[in-house]
Amino acid sequence: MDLHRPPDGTLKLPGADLTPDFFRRPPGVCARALIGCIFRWHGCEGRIVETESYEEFDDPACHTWNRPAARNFIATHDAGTAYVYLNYGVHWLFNVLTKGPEGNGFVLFRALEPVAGLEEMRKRRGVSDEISLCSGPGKLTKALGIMGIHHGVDFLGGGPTGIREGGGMEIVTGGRIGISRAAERPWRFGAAASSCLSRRF
DNA sequence: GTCATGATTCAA
DNA sequence: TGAATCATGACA
Repeated sequence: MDLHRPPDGTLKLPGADLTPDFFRRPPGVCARALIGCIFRWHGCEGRIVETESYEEFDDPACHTWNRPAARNFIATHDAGTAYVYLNYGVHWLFNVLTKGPEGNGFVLFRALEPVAGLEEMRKRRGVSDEISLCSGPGKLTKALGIMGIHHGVDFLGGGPTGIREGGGMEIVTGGRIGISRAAERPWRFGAAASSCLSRRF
């Protein structure tokens, strides 16, 4: 299994922090480009290995399809803002707002490969296995301590939160998971070699 | 594989 | 008031 980091976990890849401009592109473009980037959140870091994109219009699986609040969120927030919500009354899911001239939408973070702060993640998750620490959209929010209070937060300002540019990983695509409408659209993106995916492609 | 879990949003 | 929901862990 290749976790794309040395065994001691100390590797710090060079790269600048993403800015809101990164998210002024369509959600599908952003979702693909985020694979391999490092998500940093208050002392914990993980490499993004799985995402899904949701389009503001003509996408029955997007919250904007039947939630006025989601449409209002897009209207009142800038690109790069965190869109966090509770799913099934149990799990927080973390999305990033994409907003630009070619269309708006969201990117759902579905899985990370733990890079730093693993002990903190283990404490919050209650499991020790590194592979399964962040191998799902609900797991990664629990591991990082992401909750409803982070909804609407601009987290790209540098400092304790942000996303460092990465890439260079072989990417695979597939249908979105866990939805009943428009699931066949190939808007799920993953790092082909990762062992931390929520499901195999 | 099945199943219990259980908050929020929104329409009726 | 109720239906729907971008999931997980436990158990068989």
